[in-house]
Amino acid sequence: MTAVPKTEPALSPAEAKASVALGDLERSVGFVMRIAQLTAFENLFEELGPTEVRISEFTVLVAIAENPGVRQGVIADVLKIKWSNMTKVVRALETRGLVERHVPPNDRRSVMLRVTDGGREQIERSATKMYRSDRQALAMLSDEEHAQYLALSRKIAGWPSQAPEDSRR
Amino acid sequence: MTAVPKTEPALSPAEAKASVALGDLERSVGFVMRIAQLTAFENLFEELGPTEVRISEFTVLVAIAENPGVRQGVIADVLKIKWSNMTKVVRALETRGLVERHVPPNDRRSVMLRVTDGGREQIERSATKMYRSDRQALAMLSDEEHAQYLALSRKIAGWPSQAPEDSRR
DNA sequence: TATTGTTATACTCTATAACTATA
DNA sequence: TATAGTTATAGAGTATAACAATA
Repeated sequence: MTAVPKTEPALSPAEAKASVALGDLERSVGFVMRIAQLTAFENLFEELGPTEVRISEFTVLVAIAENPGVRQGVIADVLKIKWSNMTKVVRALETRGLVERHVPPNDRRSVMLRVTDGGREQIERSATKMYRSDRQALAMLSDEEHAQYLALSRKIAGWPSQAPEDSRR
Repeated sequence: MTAVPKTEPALSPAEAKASVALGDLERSVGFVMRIAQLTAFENLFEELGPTEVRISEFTVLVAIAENPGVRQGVIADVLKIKWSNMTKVVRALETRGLVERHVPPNDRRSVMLRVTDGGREQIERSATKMYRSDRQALAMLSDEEHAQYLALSRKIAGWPSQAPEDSRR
């Protein structure tokens, strides 16, 4: 740890913050969602050090691992990443030896993806932190509320109401 | 257009997307939240044209309007915006004549903010689109689910469980 | 002609550190 | 010394268009 330069006060007076009204914004789901996200996951970024994969890279890695040989564009669509940006993410993962690209002979436009053994190991290393952070972020919710929130989020995302079986043990 | 028969009945794009499994990611609230947000509000950005204020600017504008004379740093903290970035947002709003900055004589380090008449008019113009988008984005939820989702999001954000009274009479 | 992916580029958002001036 | 705000800068993330290769 190095010395931490001071740019902001540790805590501004709680009373000042609490007395701030936000009017109709407080009933805007879009806005409250954003604040909830920032509040819940503001620690995750720094928790996974510079050696780890980034959150966006982790999701791509898991998606490939769960669908060996999947086309690059399909993963991009599911994760709502533009193809032009997906190229860079995949190349970054390939450079680090975490995924392999393969052009199938029957459609040589496309790129099929697989995770390497190193990629699988990286998923193992990161998954613990990722999902622990997820649980911590929602510690203020009961198990029922947690499940409710997940179900409603899935509904908004346009996904089937029921998530697949839990593989974590 | 008439449908052109495919020579190779591979997976249709929709089928390909639906068949993609995401494993433990599907139960990660952090991840599902993100997809939900992208799905629900992907149209909002383009819906408010280039002439309007951006979403981030709108929230700052409303927060100032609801708390006339509030210090700049307090607004930044509540909205989870870094002070260094808040400076730019406020200056952009000031340049367009939407807010006024005032340095109080009793503490000449600080900056007090107020919205101008033009700022209030801008809020009126944007609010309709903002909140309509909010309702449309959650059209797949019942009123009860909507309220539930808002309440749970507030809880995660660390806000009082009950939103203040509606200011519109 | 349509699809798949790449390149180049620009712009927003965010994060960090050093700085001024006031208290 | 601490607080309020500013400046400068770098990075991630995202958006668009033009492009090549293949179907």
